[in-house]
Amino acid sequence: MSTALVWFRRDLRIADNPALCAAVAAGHTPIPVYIHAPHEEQPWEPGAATRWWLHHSLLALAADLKALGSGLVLCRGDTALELDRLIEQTGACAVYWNRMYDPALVRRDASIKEGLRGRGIEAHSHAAHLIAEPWEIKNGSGEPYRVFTPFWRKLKTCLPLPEPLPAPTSLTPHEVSGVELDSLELLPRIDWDQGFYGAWSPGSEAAREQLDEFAIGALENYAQGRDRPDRPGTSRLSPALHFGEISPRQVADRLLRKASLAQRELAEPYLRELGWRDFGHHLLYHFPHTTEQPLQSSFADFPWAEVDPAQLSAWQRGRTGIPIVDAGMRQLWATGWMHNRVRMIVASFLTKNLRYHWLHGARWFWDTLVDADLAANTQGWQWTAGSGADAAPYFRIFNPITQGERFDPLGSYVRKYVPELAHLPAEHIHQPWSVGGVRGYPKPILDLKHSREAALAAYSELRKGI
DNA sequence: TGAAATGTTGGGGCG
DNA sequence: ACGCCCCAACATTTC
Repeated sequence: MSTALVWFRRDLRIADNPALCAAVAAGHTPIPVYIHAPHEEQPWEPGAATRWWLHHSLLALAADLKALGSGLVLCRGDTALELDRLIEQTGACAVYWNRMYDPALVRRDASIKEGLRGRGIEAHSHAAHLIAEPWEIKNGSGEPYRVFTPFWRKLKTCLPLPEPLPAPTSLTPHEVSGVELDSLELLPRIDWDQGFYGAWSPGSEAAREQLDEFAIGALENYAQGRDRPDRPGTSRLSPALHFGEISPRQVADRLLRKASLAQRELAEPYLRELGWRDFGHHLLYHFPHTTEQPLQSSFADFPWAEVDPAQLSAWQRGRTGIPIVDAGMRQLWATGWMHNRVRMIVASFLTKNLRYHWLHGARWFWDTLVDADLAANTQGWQWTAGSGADAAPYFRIFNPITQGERFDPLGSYVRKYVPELAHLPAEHIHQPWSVGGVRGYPKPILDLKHSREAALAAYSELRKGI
């Protein structure tokens, strides 16, 4: 019987895994492999929070594979060298994997594919991560989209997707061994991750349970509920989707199969968010320079403010003196995740009120989010800064007080993450200075009205230059 | 997937 | 009963 490597990357699941299924269907003995090679993702090497997630996700995948009779082989080093070593060791005649779209990985994978085929090894890459491959969606003139709404209209024509592939019922055992998970050094050396264990359960099984819970509970009121950080109104599936513990196809299938027309309509706002996820990948694939450079070249000379390390640190650690901003940044620090509405608020604060380059925010999120994803992070920050696709216009500057009062009206989100303010009543909690301030909680690090006006002035200068 | 400034309207208090 | 003013509530415009 022939042997094939199934190279796991960001598809850490056994159900609906096209590469795994294809290897099995071709009659190979599949050898599941994960190769840790963070240096190949430079300059966006996985951050500390995603490494934490990855550790636990690999643990879960290894257990799932074990239950099917096979073991996950862990390696570290140069991917191409490790694959070659494994091919020699096992006599594998083929390598199967599911695609990724980060610019550095697209280049690496293309080179690996070429190398394998050059030596007579079959190399099969599969679509598994998105609703549609980035190159499949084109506008009328054959160009990639830069505006979400028409992109989404086009993407929706792919729905409903084909049924997800079932997990193999069993796998042929193999004798290959790899390194220990601990030797990948994914977990932090100092234990800042205590808050993560209560907040998350990495792995496919937990992701499916979470999807179920979301579909039964919050989905119905998602259109409004998703904007409320004080309530469990979102799916919280972003890290599982990032690592492919669950696929968009499995999500869409759960929400749409056997759904009535009314249920389909309720699912639409959530599927639209999956559409934004695809849109981010579409942009990243077609405009790979946007990980550092603005998509809109008019932003090349934008007068970002010089960074004051104390101010940046106040933002990072949730000590800006603006309650909703601090609550969000502390939620991020404590749990590796932040509610999407609050991400927009803190990002607007950094790029517009502080007028810092969006990359300062992108890098912080990159290191602290368990769902840090190059496509989504790049797209999200450029959108906020105004330099991205379909971006927030330069004059759209969030007022964090108004946003706090509107979306955390009782103040319970702020109370949870900013305990210094917990005693304040709802009518004052978003403006603690209105009751003379609170001991131990900072005064606002900037004047919202004045910084807003300064941002408007800077952005309107840019507009003149266009 | 804004906020603030400005404009308009209509109910009610009051002389 | 009437006109005047105030101002909340809503709509429109501007950044």
